Amino acid sequence: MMGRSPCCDESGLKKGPWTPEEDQKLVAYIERHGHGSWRALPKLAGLNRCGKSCRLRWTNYLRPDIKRGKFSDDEEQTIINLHSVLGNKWSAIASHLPGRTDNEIKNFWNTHLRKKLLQMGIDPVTHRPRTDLNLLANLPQLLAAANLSSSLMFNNNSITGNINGVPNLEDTLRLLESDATQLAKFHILHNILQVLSPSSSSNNPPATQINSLLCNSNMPFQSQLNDSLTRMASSQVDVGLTSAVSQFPGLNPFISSSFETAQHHQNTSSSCYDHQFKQNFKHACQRSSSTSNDKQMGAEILSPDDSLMPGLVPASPDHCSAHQIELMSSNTELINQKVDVLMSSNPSSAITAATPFESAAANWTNDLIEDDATHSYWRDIIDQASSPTWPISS
DNA sequence: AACCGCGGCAACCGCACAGTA
DNA sequence: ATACTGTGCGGTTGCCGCGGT
Repeated sequence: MMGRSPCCDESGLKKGPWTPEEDQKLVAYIERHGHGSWRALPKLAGLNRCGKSCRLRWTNYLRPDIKRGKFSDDEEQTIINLHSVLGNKWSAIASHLPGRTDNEIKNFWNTHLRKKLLQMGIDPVTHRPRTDLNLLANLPQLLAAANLSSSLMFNNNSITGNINGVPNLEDTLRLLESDATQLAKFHILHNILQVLSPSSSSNNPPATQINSLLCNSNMPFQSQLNDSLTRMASSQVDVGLTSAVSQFPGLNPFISSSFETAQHHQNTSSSCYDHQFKQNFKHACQRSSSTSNDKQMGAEILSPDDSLMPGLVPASPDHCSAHQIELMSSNTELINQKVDVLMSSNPSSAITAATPFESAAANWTNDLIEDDATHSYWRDIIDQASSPTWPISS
């Protein structure tokens, strides 16, 4: 494209803050004639401004449908949800918040929400739990910060429910997200234990401890995950699950066990969709445990014996190696594709279609604090892990 | 009272892209 | 095909008010 001079380069045009008189002129003109050509507008309206400045002033401040004032909790949660899906697409986010401008949302994010997420131990760029040591240092604050919101995901009313009793794509994604919340908890727990571990030997006792914890029937989210898998097995839509499984190859033993339970609950179903679903699931489990790529990932990101856990996520992409970034991207690519399909077929569904792991990063602290049993469970884990005798003591 | 640092926010800058002559 | 315009967008800047010293 040919270069072109900035619209405000012309000498004599005013820049900077708008006066009430200028605002009045602009509003009066647009109310009478519409804005028409922004370039021609300033002259016609008697303003010594460039057209671009007039357009910005109108769209960001003077437009009559602008909603001013503090962002509500709902708006705040919606912004976080959408940002986890859309990133810094402020105009796209603004399109879901009537009366709010992209500029306003951008400022709100940069000055408030970003800091809030950081305080919660969530990376505002990746929406994943941070793994730096500050997370552990601030654990009490982290638990308190979980009161920030009751539910960061799927509180939007765009979830449309089932059709003829069959879960739709959005509901299925919601289930997937719920499970990913649990996975995120494992992830954080694993990270905590890794850091607290007195040794980093190849035997990696904390990981072994997690293995036994995951097999403990008293573990709070074991039953929840079983429930979710049961519901998913009854779904006629195989969406995202194979992606989820391939995203966390080390979870095979755990998920397979859950799936057996789910299968048991569903043994009366004979739908061909169920059959296909289960075939896909098992195939995904087999594939994810056998591909060389996953083994490579295990070698590079996971420590030798902790293949049960997904790879750790650095606090920010800035701190990743290029290869790690590539792996992280490829791990979420499949689910992102599902989200893209949803968004293109129904833009409003984007609100509910965050990638499971990303949204889980925001969700896990809430779940952590909401359920007393789970809360005390985690406190026990943390206390135990903080013990000087950990991991030897039971 | 004066100074300083900081946060919030409006406004600006420059690039990208679609449309049009 | 090319040159140009109009508009949208994300990143950045700089002003202003406020609180602390």
